[in-house]
Amino acid sequence: MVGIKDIAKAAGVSISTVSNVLNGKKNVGEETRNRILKLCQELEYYPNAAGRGLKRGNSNIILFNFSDFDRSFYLRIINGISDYVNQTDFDLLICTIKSCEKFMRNNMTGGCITLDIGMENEMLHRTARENYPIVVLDRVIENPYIKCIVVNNYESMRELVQGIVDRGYRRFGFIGGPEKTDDNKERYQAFLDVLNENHIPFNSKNYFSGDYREKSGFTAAKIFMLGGELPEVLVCANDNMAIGAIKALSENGIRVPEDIAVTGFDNSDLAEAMGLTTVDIPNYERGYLAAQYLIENIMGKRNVELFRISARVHWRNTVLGKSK
Amino acid sequence: MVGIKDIAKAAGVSISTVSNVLNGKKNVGEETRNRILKLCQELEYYPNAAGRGLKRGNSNIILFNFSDFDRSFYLRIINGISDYVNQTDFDLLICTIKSCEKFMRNNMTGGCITLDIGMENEMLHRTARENYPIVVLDRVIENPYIKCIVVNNYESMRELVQGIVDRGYRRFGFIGGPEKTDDNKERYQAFLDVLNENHIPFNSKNYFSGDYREKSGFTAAKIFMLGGELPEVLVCANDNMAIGAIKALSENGIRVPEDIAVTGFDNSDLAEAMGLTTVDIPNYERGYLAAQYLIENIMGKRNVELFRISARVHWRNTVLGKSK
DNA sequence: TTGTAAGCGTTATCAA
DNA sequence: TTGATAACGCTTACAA
Repeated sequence: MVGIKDIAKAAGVSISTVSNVLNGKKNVGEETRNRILKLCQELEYYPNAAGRGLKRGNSNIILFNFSDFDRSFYLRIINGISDYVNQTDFDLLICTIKSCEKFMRNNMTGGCITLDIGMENEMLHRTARENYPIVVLDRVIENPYIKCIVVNNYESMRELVQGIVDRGYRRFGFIGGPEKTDDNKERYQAFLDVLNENHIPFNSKNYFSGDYREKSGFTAAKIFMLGGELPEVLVCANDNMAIGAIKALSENGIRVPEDIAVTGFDNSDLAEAMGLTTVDIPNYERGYLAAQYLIENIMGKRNVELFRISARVHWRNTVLGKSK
Repeated sequence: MVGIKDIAKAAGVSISTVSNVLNGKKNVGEETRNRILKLCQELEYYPNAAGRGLKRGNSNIILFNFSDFDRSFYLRIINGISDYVNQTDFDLLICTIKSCEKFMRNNMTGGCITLDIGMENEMLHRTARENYPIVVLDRVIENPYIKCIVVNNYESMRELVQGIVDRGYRRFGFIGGPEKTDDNKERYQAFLDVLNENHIPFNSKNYFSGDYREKSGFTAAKIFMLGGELPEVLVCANDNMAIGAIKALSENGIRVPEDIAVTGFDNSDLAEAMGLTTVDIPNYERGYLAAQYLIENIMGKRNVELFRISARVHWRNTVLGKSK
């Protein structure tokens, strides 16, 4: 491996001169600078991250953490993060929950964006600090170094459910996500509130608790089918579960939307392809925003005000129209 | 930030003793070891990666590089990689092409898996070295430190095209991927060879060169439609383009498969949902394998033999059956 | 404009 | 069983 020493030797200067060139200091002669730069290219010199990081004590790498490989919207979020990062001189690194704490604490990165059910609030509180800001998606957490970006789950689920009510549906089933997550809580609460306001009864036996994976939606639908009378509509806390439910229903000859309506949440690629009525979360945009806020906070701006992103209902054909 | 010094001070020992404990050396008294370990927990000590990396000169982090956020199969590959890595004491870090070379060269990682069109062969040759093995997916490249894992594109595309011929189709169109990629070359060559063996003429005006994105399949189909007589079947070098093509066709009232058949390659989530005939690439498995080979090579095994993974055709309903 | 030298947090060698 | 110390590659005062 070629190091700063090799460059210095080849250029016939001291290592500090090389270092000054590499760090854009202006106290180096024009000719010397060019000679050194050229040598770095030729010898393929890349500064050792450890040496540099050790000395500088900071890093311009940001971390994105996620661990759910079932949901394609993570790619869109990464796309947004990546596009923003590429406009700056920061680098992006992505990790899973297994190593996230290590990478947050060992000074390799300067801040983190996280969207991971496995990430404990307590760990975030422990880790966020003056020079390690964090951006959290889909969760609200009070901390002077943590910026939260959430989707207006409540409002958009209200809009969806009210729309379903307006279309004449009365007997509802709900397939929820992991109960501890804020987004699931908000979606479910909105669902309950709208039914309540419309004086539509909801029997909690029509609530099924899933885990946002397709399989749990599949199971939920199976169970609903065992339970005798099916609801008229299955409101699902995300698209994956809605798709699982549709598969289970169609395996049993139950047609969507003729026999039962189904809705999702996310607007995944699959939802679009299948014509699922759902709520569109602007994933690219929130990735982009998250990266922007994180980097600004790393640079010293201290902005941790809660940010709410609007999602919008997409009516497609898994719910019958007003004509019902 | 709490460092080894703080632990040493708190425990009333020297930093070398703490270091010995952290590195599992057995030359430390039982009582001292426990006391130190307990303190590390209590004080939330995490070894500084820079200091450690600087001294050790190696790393047990592996890197995965990709930059295409349009294709969900990357998540499955990551899933496979992650699952293997989690069984070891290595960590996984993911980066895009922008920073990949930096992370490969600055000693932060111990090896890399890459699946990125933007990654130049020349860069791989420059970077792979004795203590920096690389695993490359979807590309064959001769280098003593690079292991290649490829899909049997040629054989599986042959099987697909022969099957289409057997079903009675004669007038073919082909929507290709980026021309410089090996996988696209192989898929196209298989296509040509099978037609040739069956004495079926192929006019190169029925070849369209895309970029593996949905939009280019969409454009391709539009162009085919402008060209007057449509082929009987559109063989696409991947699913995304096939789906784009289907969208363009159906926008123009052309039905699949009644008016034209379409096939893809990848077996993406969408392909499954839409019933697209395609070739299933075992993505999870090749991610898992890639991680395994990489880590073995980092540990000193020098295995760079070309590995071919079998893909299988999934006949679904975008091609008419034998009855045609 | 350039060079010398201290120090970042850790590990490894050697002495106690 | 433990501790002092050099070294890893780099940046940054400060000296020349």
